[in-house]
Order: sequence, then C-alpha cells, then structure tokens
Amino acid sequence: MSPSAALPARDVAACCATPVTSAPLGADDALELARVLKALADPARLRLLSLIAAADGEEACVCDLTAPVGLSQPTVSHHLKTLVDTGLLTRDRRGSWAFYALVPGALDAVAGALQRPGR
Amino acid sequence: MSPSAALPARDVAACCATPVTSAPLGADDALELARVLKALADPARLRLLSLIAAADGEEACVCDLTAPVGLSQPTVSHHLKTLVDTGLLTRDRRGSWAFYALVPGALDAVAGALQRPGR
DNA sequence: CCCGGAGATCGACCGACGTCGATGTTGACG
DNA sequence: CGTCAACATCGACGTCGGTCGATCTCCGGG
Repeated sequence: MSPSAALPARDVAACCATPVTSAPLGADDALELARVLKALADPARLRLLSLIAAADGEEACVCDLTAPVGLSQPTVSHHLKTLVDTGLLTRDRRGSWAFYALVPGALDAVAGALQRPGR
Repeated sequence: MSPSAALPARDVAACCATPVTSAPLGADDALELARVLKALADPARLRLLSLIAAADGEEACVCDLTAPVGLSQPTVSHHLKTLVDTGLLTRDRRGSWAFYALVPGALDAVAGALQRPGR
C-alpha cells in the first residue's frame, strides 16, 4: 500500500485553495496539485474521462470503454482506479458491471487552480 | 533530438479547442493536451511557475529561483526549459542573466480545456 | 587578453509509470 | 452447485523522467 493511496483523495477542490498565480505556492500545495495533474497527464485517462463525460447519463462501464481507447481490460481498469483514487471519478457497482461517473465540479476545481484569480 | 521537441510548441491554446467534457476527444488531441498537462504535473515546475507569477514584473532569472525551490541550478534550468518548450514560459536573455516570464493566457487555455463548455 | 560568473548541456543513476498476460474475485443464471 | 462473464489484482517488463555533479558556452569587467 503506497502512502499516496492512503490519504483521503476525496477533496480535489482542496488543491484550488491557492491558485498557481496568486502566491509562491508552498511545497505541500504544489505536491497535492501535482498529484491531481499527474492523474490527468495521460492520453488514455483523458480519453476515458471524455468518453464518460460524453456517455449517456455521464456514466459508463469498463466494457464500453475498452474498445474506444484501444487498450486491454486490465490497463483500462488500472487507469480508472487511478482516476477514482485521485477523486475525479466515482465507481458504482451494479450487478456484474462497474459504472464510472465524473465527480461533479472536480475538473472545474483543477481548472480554477490554474487560472489567475484576477480575471 | 526527440520528435516531440521538433513541433512548434508555441500554441498551448490549440489544446483547448475541444474541451475534455464536450466530445470523445481524439487520440491526437488527447496526446497534445497530455503533453501540456505533463509539463504542469510536477511540484518543482508548479512552484517555479508560481514564483515567476508572483515576482516583480512577472519575470525572474534562474539565480532567484534556485534557492526557493531547493534544487540545483542544472535541475532548475532543466525544468524551465521544459516549460519553455511546452509554451508556458518565455526566455529573455539580457546580459548575463536569463529572465523567464509567463506566456499570457497559456495557463488559462489549459484551464479552459478542462472545464465543461456548458458553464 | 584573460578571468570570473550566470546559465545551458551532458552523462549517469534510479525510482516511477504504462502496459501486458495470467490469475483471482464476484455476481448472474440455469 | 456449476458455469460463465465482467471486473479487479498481481507480477513482470520496458521506458520515461527527475535529479545530480561535471563540464561547456557566453558575456561583462579589468
């Protein structure tokens, strides 16, 4: 169990408390924001997010995501777990399927952490 | 010379043409956006960006950045080069010093690529 | 013309990460 | 209760990226 997986990982919004351009950004805040951005900095995960966002009801199961991204099922599961651990997705197990959905406002919080507060 | 370093790297705004949440996001667009996000997904680079943004005139030289981030001079130069190549910073050589400044609107463009178009 | 300082580049080391096949787990259905 | 399908986990492999010390380049000053 890695130390980074042990933390709450439920509050993506916490990283937008101090926007990058407003103050020198402490070491801890930089580490937290980098953790979320690192989860986003992968083509496969970006495509998975957009596929889920564009899906009906804004949720999708693994079987619907494997083909479009062109990756194996274990790899897709791995990426989805990463996004869930980061607090960007939620997992809902219904029957044999696992439905993934966007956490409302999570992406907006990350976007807010990058913009300058003045404008 | 890596293939990724050969491309223009001047238009960070190009990656916000199709927001993550608006369409399934093609493989090429995902690769481009991931390239910019990967440059941001590092604590040291985030701190460098915030230091430059908070500096007087929104520019700073390497000698002023080495101490605050607690890294060696070659490492800081390496990170700054990464940010310049990605189109997030500009380098201006004046005398013996190299001044780095934010590219106006670059961070906002990345932020725009993460937000949903609807709101 | 020579020297010193600021910064960039080089080469190397090492940990982190994406990817896969194989296997384990869990629920649905006869 | 046995079987199958969907998904998660595991172990391994190859690559990429952050970091450093050493060195190179360039400019200013004496």
